[in-house]
Amino acid sequence: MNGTDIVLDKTDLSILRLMQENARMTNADLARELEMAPSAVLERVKKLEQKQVIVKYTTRISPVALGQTLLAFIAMKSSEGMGSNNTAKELAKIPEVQEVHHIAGDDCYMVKVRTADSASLMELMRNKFSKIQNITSTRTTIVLETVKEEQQLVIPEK
Amino acid sequence: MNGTDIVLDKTDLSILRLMQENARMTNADLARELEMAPSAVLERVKKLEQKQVIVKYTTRISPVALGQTLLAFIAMKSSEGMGSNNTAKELAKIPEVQEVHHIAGDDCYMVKVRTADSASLMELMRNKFSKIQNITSTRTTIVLETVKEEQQLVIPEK
DNA sequence: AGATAATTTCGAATTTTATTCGGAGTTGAT
DNA sequence: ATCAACTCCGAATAAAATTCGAAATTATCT
Repeated sequence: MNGTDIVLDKTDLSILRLMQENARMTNADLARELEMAPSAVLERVKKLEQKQVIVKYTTRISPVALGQTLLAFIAMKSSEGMGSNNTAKELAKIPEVQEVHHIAGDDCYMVKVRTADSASLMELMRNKFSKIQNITSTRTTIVLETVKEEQQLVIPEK
Repeated sequence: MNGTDIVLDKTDLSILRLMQENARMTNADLARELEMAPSAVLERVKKLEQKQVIVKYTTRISPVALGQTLLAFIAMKSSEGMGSNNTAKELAKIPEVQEVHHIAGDDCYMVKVRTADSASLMELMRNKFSKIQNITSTRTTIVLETVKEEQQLVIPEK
């Protein structure tokens, strides 16, 4: 048992389940749902934030409404030694890069990028990726249609 | 110009930028930030919700805190004809499946899955994926380390 | 088990925010 | 310039957030 262990009881999980579904749910509504006093619920929420169980409250915005219609996955090989992830950190700094994963197997990184169109993707690759050391190859896969895209966790009952 | 076109002005974009960063920001704080009356801001937010520019308010929860430490990408081939995406829809129904994209190239789908561990992934594949018609092959890539994972959009100034 | 400590919950009081709506002000099209 | 549509404001009211002392519950130690 290490000291950073986090214990979540049934009530915490219910809070997380409700908040994951609607981050703007009022504390009062939460309390009603859980049949608890608002003050008690508030305290739990604050603790979940402090413990970093709750990472962030975010608004999902329609990419289409903002004209960001191109999504791509880029499998990348890097020549940097294992153990270092500077390449990944550099990639992570680029706002259009939504995800950077170090993956098992041949390709070192799986990168997810969202831009306005293929032209802006090209521009991004030319202006940003090209500046990053150690990238030896990239294989870009364009998304034609997204059927599901969320990161809702499966929260156990208990 | 089709009727479903959405016009977003500078103020809307500011609202989206602030709300994307913190979905629980109060309307009062939003109004202060934008130097507008709360009532005016509220009206804009409601409209952004109605127009589906704002898709959802969600809470990002630490997967580690919930013991969901395995992330994998699965490239899948399907024998279903183009134009149909029933396979994708079936995949989308599975809660552990966070993303389903129809991609260009050889593999038909790119699927992102999050589970507790490799055992639960195996279980998922045996119990759920195997029931879905038309999946002819899968190639699973395990994520060793996630350096960045978000879906914050790049919101233009104007 | 019993005592003690730590944590959690409650409830009431206060501050802050959300929401409503009539009317003024703007913008844009004709 | 006129009209319509939209946006904003401000004040009033309803609702929610926050605080905090005390009670209740739970965990720990002997």
